[in-house]
Amino acid sequence: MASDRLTLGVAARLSRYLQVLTQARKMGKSSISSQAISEYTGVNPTQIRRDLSGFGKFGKRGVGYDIDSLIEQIRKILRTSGTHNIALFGAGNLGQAIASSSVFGDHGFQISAIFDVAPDRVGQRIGELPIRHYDEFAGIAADEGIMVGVLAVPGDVAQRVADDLVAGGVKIIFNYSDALLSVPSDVTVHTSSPAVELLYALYFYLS
Amino acid sequence: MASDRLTLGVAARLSRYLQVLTQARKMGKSSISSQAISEYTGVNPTQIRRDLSGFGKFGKRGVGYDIDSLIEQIRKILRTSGTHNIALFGAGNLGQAIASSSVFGDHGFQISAIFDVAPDRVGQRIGELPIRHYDEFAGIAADEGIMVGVLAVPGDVAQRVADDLVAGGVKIIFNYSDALLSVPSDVTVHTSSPAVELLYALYFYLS
DNA sequence: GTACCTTGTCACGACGCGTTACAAACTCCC
DNA sequence: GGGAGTTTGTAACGCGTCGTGACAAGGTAC
Repeated sequence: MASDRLTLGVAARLSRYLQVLTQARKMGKSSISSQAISEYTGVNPTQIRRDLSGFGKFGKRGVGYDIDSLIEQIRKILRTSGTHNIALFGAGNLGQAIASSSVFGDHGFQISAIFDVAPDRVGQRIGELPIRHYDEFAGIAADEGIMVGVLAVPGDVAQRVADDLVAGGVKIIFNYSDALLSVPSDVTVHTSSPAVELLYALYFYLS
Repeated sequence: MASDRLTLGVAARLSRYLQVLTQARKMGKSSISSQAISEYTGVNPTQIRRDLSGFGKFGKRGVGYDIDSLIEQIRKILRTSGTHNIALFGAGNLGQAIASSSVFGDHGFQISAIFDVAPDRVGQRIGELPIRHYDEFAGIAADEGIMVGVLAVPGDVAQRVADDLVAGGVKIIFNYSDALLSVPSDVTVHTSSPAVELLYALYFYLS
């Protein structure tokens, strides 16, 4: 068994394939070729086949890959099959957009709780889920075993919330705020920054 | 003059540094060391210095880099100094969150127009900017020279909007929807997919 | 002035990735 | 049934990028 850690590059690409596959599935396709994946990801088709064939023979020659089963296989390889509970902090415009979209749900992340502090938001519902008061988090954290927290709060309180998440046992923080977060080394922070991705794209367009 | 194209890796890292620098500046810092940048980006400090020293001597030994001037330098290297106009499509929760935040503004992207189709949104304002009817875009596109379009629309209309953007001369599409977009090869699509980034982070946490 | 920090820079080595090439399996159409 | 066209699986080669270790030079702080 290859229980070795995947290379950074391989894991990144597999995740990328997963994104395209999930989108393709949503659009009703059932099969896809390495060539097609390449067009949407920019990754070399040979590289794609090499990445996949390292773990088994998932494709059919002359046809391509079955999307459903490939998604399942990749999630197995990434050891992220099944459902993961995540908690959402902040129920403003961004929080509501996240909670009512399916971006996380499509990939096995279930939002299990939403927190905010504004009195006019607490108690309301987004879909099925009630918005709870932030103070309740400390008491719940230990029980629910929430490993992932999504921060959709203003930048000036982000660090304080992050500290609370760390205290509550959260290991991965997805940061939508514009604050730099300091956390212990066993906690991972991923900061969303669309503008930087745009700069990157713009550079290559201008070249 | 090194008017050569930057390597993918270098451009990616420079963008990443820019993100951290911008955040650090917001938090009142004025100087930062390669060691500190490394902690926030995961990039090797030597690599960071090598990346930067390839374009000039921006730092002060014993001190670090001046944040303001380094931001300016990197933006020069990426040839993305100055302000770029972008158009936002969709003024739902997500669109409003984007328009009222400073994520794009901090990096020189100015939202110059917001479009939607819902009668109860068109005519309202987000900050200073009025929400215009989507039908107006076709007439404006040519004049304003909008190169970047941000899609915050439902997935089922994303492709149609993308087609209109392409027809209007947009070269870079930032896609927040969950649709796979087909565009001509001279147009770049960047799709946001936080869930996939989360899967990636989760994999390395579980290892 | 001395101890300490940080940049700038070089050399070496590992390895990841693009490229090319080709056999094998599968589909489609005649 | 057979042949043309597709697509996967896989091997070999070579370039390029990145991590590592090392160290001098410039700057700060006490």
